[in-house]
Amino acid sequence: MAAPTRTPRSKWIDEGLRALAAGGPDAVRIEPLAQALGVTRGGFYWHFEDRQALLDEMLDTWERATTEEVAERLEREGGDAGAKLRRLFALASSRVLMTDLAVRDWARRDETVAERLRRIDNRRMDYLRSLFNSLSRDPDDVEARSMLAFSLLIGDHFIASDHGAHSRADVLELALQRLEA
Amino acid sequence: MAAPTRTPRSKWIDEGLRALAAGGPDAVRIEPLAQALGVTRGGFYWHFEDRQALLDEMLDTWERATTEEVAERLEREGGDAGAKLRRLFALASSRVLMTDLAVRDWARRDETVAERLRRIDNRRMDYLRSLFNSLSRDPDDVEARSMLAFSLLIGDHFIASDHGAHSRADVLELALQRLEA
DNA sequence: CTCGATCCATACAGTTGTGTATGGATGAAG
DNA sequence: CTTCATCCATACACAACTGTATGGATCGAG
Repeated sequence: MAAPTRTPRSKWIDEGLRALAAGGPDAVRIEPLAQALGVTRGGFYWHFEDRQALLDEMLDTWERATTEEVAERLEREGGDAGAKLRRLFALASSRVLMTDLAVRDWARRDETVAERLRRIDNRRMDYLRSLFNSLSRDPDDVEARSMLAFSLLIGDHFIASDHGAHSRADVLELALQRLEA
Repeated sequence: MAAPTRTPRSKWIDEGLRALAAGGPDAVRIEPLAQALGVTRGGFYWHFEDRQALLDEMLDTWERATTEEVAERLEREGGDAGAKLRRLFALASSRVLMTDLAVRDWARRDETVAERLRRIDNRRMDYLRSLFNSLSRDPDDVEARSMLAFSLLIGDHFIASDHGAHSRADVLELALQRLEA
């Protein structure tokens, strides 16, 4: 049919997500993206209607990646609830999470983003509830522990404090032990 | 000496903090700020060297407000650790916290902001440790509870999930009870 | 080899912001 | 009433980005 796709949609989306993770939604600009990809904006407007269209597709892509990938990766290796919980925290330094934090802040000022995030966070909480259900039979307790665990995951990356003699990893482990008990 | 100050530094800083809370650091632009204050940028560059100078002074102001004001307000009314903890969460809808969240995201991509936040978060954690010290004598346990409580405060505003039969306030109360036990 | 789909470069118009320079306007102090 | 510090408006130069229009370039299919 035609020439091979040198810079397909996926590349723009990928680079967009990288920019989002690094500098927030305002850092997703077409011109710098094109420069990073070694092209001009010429091709961008062939793929996308405008900047907003890219942002939308970025969120679509991220939504799929963050729900399917993560949940699968946690379940595949098995283990008990505690093992899975710790694996969840170990995944936390990947770019997926950096994007996650950026989207989380973005959602505070964009209602359509907030709605996406609500969908995803509900799935995440469901997963956490399923883990804590194996540790407790009191639904109130399960809800409290799930919220605390999720908060800890977020707090780990938004809280900048030191912990004296402890390392951050120590504190996380202590907190997790407290949530399992 | 001179004419009365119609738009003093403090007004620019105030409006800047409002913009920061609403749209992040990239939303702090001189031109819209001037428009919001009903003037042109003429006066701005009399008060400030440039945009960065405003951002710096905004952070100075916020740093003073968020440490002195909050801690004072929590201690003034007395009560036990649980009461103070709950008062801390009740304060959470104010603009001080909205600014706090914006700065928290900002710190992820600006090292000088990150350093400021570290100073402040250390004072916050110290305060939380002092509260939990009245509930537990194990330093590890105090550290874990403090981190969990701080995370919960952040998570409350960054997590978008629903909670079925429970309201968010319910879940927070359940979680707090779990941290006190 | 031709054709057509796919992708890119370039030029242009328009918007929004920064920072500088300069000339007032205003009102309290003297 | 003059003076002077304070504050603001305006104009300018410049930069970065968006979106549109248009003319290729490239390569597989036929």
